[in-house]
Amino acid sequence: MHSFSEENYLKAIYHLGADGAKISLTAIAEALHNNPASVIDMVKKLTEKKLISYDKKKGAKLTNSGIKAAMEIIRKHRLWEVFLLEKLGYKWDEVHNIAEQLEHVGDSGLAERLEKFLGFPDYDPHGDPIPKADGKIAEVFKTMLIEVEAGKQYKVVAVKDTSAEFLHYLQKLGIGIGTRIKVIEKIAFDGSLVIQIEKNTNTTISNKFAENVLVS
Amino acid sequence: MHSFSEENYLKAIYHLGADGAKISLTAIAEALHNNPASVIDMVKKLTEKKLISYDKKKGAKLTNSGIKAAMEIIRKHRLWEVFLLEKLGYKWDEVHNIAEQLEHVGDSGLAERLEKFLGFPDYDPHGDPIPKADGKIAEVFKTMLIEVEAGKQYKVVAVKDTSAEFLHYLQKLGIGIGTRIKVIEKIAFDGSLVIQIEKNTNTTISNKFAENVLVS
DNA sequence: ATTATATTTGCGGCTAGTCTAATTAAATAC
DNA sequence: GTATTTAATTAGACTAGCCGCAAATATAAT
Repeated sequence: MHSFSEENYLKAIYHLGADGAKISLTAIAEALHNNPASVIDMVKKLTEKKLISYDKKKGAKLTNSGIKAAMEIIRKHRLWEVFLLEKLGYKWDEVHNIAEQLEHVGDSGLAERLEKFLGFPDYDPHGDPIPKADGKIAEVFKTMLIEVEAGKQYKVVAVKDTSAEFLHYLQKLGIGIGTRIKVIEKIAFDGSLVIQIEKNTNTTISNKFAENVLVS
Repeated sequence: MHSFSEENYLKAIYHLGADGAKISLTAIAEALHNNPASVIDMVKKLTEKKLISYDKKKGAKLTNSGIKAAMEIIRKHRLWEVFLLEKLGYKWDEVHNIAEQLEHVGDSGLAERLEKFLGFPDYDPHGDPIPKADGKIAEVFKTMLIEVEAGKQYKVVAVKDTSAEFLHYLQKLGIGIGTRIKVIEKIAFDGSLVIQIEKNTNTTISNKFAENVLVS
């Protein structure tokens, strides 16, 4: 078993690597709200444990066993999120922080049982796919709302940011997983978008906001 | 919020104090499989936080806020045990270790929701009462099997030891919460008991075993 | 009362994980 | 190609939580 801290590093590295970019020490430090000097120690440790490889030029990269470990944590995290939302009645923006703690509890056996109890859900409440017991994770076709073409209607499939502030704002606007959104107009000046949510009146959103809403 | 370690100390002190005996540093050390020298540090810390009081002669004692904190942990522990057994299908002897980790997750809000989801259970799978949100805990009238008089029939209401070995053995003998037991004979020589479990043939159990089965 | 045993406590030291400050190396700008 | 900025790294220090040893203090036994 890996320590609480090790698991958080693995998870962070996994997420940072999602877009194929180089994973620098500073990127990891930022993701974990840590100091780069702290990160380097843990990177050394994880390298010794053969969970990641690290090269100053190429950055950090999960090894196969690192990926496997990260998947198990993410699997538990997302399953617990489903549990908290569906069974305990938590709101969308509340589940993340609690799942962050629950994800480190128990072993893969717990995930198996929880998954079965929840009826083998495929997605968590933020629209992210739940890795299966074998580590396989569904590829989701998704685009940032900022990048889609105007006029066509899309469906919200996930959100990028999972902060309470963002999720709260989404809720206020009436946007959730499955909500239909049409981009009416792109404002060239500052990149903001005028969008139509379901069949309601138009709303203007910032480009930062539009970068964190994923549609397909 | 208190640390993982602090919470374990509070829980241990609570349990040690159940029979009114003096709670010495060595007793705490033993309960937590720690060194007495480590215990004294934490005892100082908990005293500063006004969660316990400590006096060399009188031993350690939870303050009111210490009791409150301990209750919340025990409440979460026992609720999670019910969840693991009833919802995830874990066996009697498996729930304790996982609940030991889950008990430190989240806040009292989580306990409230979990309790509601589980239908406000009064007892955990080991027969121990689950503290309510206000910290009240049902007094259970229970006696060690070793102390009851022969000939009368009793019902198992709880177990003292929660080790996997003990629980496993219980299961093997067909003893669980609610099982009816009659003491047939007390062997003066070594304190073992001949008992009848439900309506089955007689079995002999050691006095150590009989000290850990609680009946009423 | 004196010895024997057990408990408490102080002290130094250890590991994991973090920090700040300073240094070195690499990337970018000019 | 040198200067400037940014990133990586080293060194030293800190906290939480634990340990072992040894001295001091209680408690129990004779």
